[in-house]
Amino acid sequence: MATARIPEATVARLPVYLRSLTELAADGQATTSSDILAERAGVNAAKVRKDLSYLGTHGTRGVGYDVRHLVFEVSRALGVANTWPVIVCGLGNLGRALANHTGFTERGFPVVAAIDVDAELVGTTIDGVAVHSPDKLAEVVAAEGVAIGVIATPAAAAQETADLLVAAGIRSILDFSPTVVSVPPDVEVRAVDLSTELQILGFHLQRDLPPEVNL
Amino acid sequence: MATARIPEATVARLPVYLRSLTELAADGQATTSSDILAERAGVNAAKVRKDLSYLGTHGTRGVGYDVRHLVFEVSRALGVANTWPVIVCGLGNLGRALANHTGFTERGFPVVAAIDVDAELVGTTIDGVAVHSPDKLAEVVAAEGVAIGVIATPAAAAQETADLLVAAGIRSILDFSPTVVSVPPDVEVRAVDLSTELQILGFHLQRDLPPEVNL
DNA sequence: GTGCGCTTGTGAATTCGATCACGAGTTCCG
DNA sequence: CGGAACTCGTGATCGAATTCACAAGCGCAC
Ligand SMILES: NC(=O)c1ccc[n+]([C@@H]2O[C@H](COP(=O)([O-])OP(=O)(O)OC[C@H]3O[C@@H](n4cnc5c(N)ncnc54)[C@H](O)[C@@H]3O)[C@@H](O)[C@H]2O)c1
Ligand SMILES: NC(=O)c1ccc[n+]([C@@H]2O[C@H](COP(=O)([O-])OP(=O)(O)OC[C@H]3O[C@@H](n4cnc5c(N)ncnc54)[C@H](O)[C@@H]3O)[C@@H](O)[C@H]2O)c1
Repeated sequence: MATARIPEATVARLPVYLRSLTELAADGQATTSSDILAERAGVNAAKVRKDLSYLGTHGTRGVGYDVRHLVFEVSRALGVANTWPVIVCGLGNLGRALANHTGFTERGFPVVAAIDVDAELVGTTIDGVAVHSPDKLAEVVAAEGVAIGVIATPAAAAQETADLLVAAGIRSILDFSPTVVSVPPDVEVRAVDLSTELQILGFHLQRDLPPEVNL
Repeated sequence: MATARIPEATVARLPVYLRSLTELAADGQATTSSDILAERAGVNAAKVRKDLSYLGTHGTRGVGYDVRHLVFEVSRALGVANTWPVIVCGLGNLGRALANHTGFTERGFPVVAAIDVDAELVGTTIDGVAVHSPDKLAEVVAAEGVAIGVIATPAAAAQETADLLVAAGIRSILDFSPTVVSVPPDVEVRAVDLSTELQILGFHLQRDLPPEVNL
């Protein structure tokens, strides 16, 4: 019964498949094929089949996959039945956008609390999210059963915020600050670095149009 | 003089190295080592050396790298001397946060314009960014020399926005919507999908704590 | 100038992921 | 029932990225 190890690269694609499948189900499609899924997910069909094969999923040869069943399988693999409460750290421009976003709650990641150093904010409720002082973090995490911490503080405060989250028992962190935070090995950090993304795009732009002479 | 092809994985790390190097320079460090850079960038030292070797960079054996020189080399490889104007499409919660963010301009990615369908917004200026109607996109892109388009519209409008951007001549897109947009092969899309990031964290949380029995 | 400790640069080995290619199962039709 | 059309599952192959491991270069001390 033990699901074999699912490769990281596959895990990263499962949410995309799940979205496509949900859309197909909403469209009333009862079955689908690796070709159709590949098209929707922007990958190639062989990859879809291999990915799904890691789930121990069984499509039907000559027919395709049953959409409802596949939704179930992928959901189970991702554990989307679970709800993982989120705390947002730093309610600036970005933090507010995140706190306000309804899409996360729909997917099982409700923002249940926030922290900020700004004395004006502490004690208030923004978009339905109560703002606490950072020194209350551990308390809030325990009370709300927070599983994931989001860092949306300025870069200078990112490491200390990560330390607080770790101390509070959080083992999953989504970091938006343009820094590399260090945490114990049993804590997973995913960094979403928008400047880096832009710089990668910039690199390719420069590469594709190289008729300039450099200094 | 032709710089050899730099692997994608390396390109993605260069911005992180550049940040670390800039910090080191600010700290007054004249030289550094692959060990120190590795520590700061959160990777291992062999990877740092291999990455830098693709730049044709020459550190000094027994000594390390000259920080100023390395800043120069990495900057040149990334083309950070260039400025790539950005347009933000969709000025909702996320779009406003992006438009307001100063960090991008500092790194050579000024937000020079925005588009939105909301008639209330069109014609106004938000955080110094003029908001235009989507049908003015091509015009604005040409006038401002926009190089990169950011999609921060609702998912339902993402594809049509991408089409508009492509039609306007944009070849680099950063997409925040939870969708896969399709574009011609010569256009690069980088998707930043926050829900997917959370779902990946959720997957690992579930995997690390598996004492439950499933349906 | 000789030796020692330090650090780079890089071939080689390894791991991981993507892709290919095809055997096998399914449906349908005549 | 036979064959054609379709689609999955997967071993095999290919390629990219990571990691290893060490020779070679550098600087300092004596
Ligand atoms: N706004 C964007 O579009 C954007 C884009 C890319 C990256 N980022 C990064 O995201 C982070 C947040 O950006 P922002 O624009 O929201 O910044 P911001 O300055 O608007 O907000 C930062 C918030 O964090 C709070 N804060 C400061 N120190 C704190 C601490 N120790 N603990 C808790 N809260 C603290 C501040 O009071 C403020 O409310 C930054 O690291 C920024 O570089 C933002
Ligand atoms: N807010 C977040 O924290 C967050 C997090 C993750 C993902 N996202 C995604 O980012 C996107 C934007 O999120 P948001 O919270 O800012 O949404 P939002 O609803 O606040 O804003 C969307 C904006 O886009 C505009 N718009 C709609 N159709 C348009 C079109 N065709 N052309 C141009 N503009 C158009 C709307 O007028 C509105 O101003 C969504 O796809 C959302 O799923 C947002």
